[in-house]
Amino acid sequence: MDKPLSPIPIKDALQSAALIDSVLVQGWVRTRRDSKDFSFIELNDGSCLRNLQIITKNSLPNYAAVQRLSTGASIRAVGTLVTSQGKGQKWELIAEQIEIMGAADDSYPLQKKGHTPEFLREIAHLRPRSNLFSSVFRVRSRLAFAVHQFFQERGFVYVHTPIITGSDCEGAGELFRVTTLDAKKMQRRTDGEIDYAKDFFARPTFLTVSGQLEAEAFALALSKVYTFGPTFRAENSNTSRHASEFWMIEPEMAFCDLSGNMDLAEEFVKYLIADARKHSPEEMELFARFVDRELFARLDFVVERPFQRITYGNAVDLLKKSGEKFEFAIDYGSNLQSEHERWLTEKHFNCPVTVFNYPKEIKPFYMRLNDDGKTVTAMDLLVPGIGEIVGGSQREERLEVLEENMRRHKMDPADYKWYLDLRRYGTVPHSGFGLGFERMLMFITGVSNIRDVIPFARTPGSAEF
RNA sequence: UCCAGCGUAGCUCAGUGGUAGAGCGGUCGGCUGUUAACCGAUUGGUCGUAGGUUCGAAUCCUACCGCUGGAGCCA
Repeated sequence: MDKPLSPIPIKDALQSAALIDSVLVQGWVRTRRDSKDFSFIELNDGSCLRNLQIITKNSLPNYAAVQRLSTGASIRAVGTLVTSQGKGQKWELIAEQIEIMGAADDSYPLQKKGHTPEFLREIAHLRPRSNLFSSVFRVRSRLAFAVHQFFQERGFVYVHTPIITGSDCEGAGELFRVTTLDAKKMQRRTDGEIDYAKDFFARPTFLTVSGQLEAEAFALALSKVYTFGPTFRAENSNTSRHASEFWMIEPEMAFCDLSGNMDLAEEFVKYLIADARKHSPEEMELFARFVDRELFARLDFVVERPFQRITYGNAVDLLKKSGEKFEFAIDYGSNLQSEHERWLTEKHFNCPVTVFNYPKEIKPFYMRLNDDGKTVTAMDLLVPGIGEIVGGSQREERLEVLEENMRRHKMDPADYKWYLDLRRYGTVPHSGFGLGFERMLMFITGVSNIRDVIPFARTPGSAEF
């Protein structure tokens, strides 16, 4: 008896070095064309962008059933991998046996013609079977790997910061509440407030909006750490760049100032772009052809050149002198508007720009106060087409200054004892930033809506699937 | 959440007050080592939903829902 064949990925079949006598592949039919005495099946198993062409001769016992195969059906095929007689592919499979596993009738929504991303988003369970989305999600996987590789190569320790958090202090932003209390019969205290002492954690809890504070604790022990995990924001943001659930990467480094922080962010962004170019060439080619024709020019430009660095104050001066007519006036002391950021990165410098040293009034309490007493060591990395992709800072390591910052932000230092302990015992200068994983993926693939780089996106009013 | 635009066949769209259309897809037939195949025929509709105006509404008005672009919040 012959041993049962083990299946090989279509990717391996297409990269075969030589003819293979007997091989098993399995996947989903992308399209089928009839010829006189046989039928061509294009089979895809998601292992790569390309399909394997299968020749099914009319001598096969189930040829009539094969001829009824349509886009979306799943099959297993056994045959000989041979050099293709046709143009367009090196290898093809001459089938000896086709096992039809699951048919797909003519209501299957994916056609071999191109579909808009908006339509495919409505069938999020089927869109990974399209060229665009299978490519996006292969690159997403590879990019996640590259994130770990980048930090592991540099001696960073991966820290799993909590997803359920008790602190709602991590900066502005609405949080998702985590509770096991029954909304219908919620116990209230005599003052009418909800009694969270009766809740699961005996206190109010939320889904995390950032792992930074916890990462700081670990950086002040393991020196260089990073987090990489899901993050939740309950903001009612309806834009192509915001999701309610997204993944964020947050490195945190002890003994590191803002300059070192900016260096790392720049190196990191360049590393990820270079990794995608190197390890996902077919997918990147698809994005450059069908998503964004300027993609390669922009990515290569970013990798090759140093990023611009400019203080907030100088950026404001530049904007004022630009002669550009902005909808919103540029004013020292207020946040840069999207149009201002876009002018800096897309028009003036035409490359990624790191803006740093912002007025303390518009930044969170944990950022380190500069010697001028007016600005803090914040930095935002802006990229063309996306806007802010990294936000970070050197953290305030001086206990008294940090406590003063908290009071200025109307926070009670007593509520943050553990965080202040980090300054009380062996404090050191330290820095870190947050990089939006999906925004990076958008920049690298050219895909312009964040919902299209997340397998099943959660946005306000939308949590189907 | 705010501003603007859009919502018509499975998909992409045309139709702007008077009988619901095209291309693609699907189906059937033909041809063919084809590859977004080709040729012919055919199929296909609660015009987003609910009200209203009108003799008559896909078309005009109102509300709601959804999508797109922009803004705010940010990653």
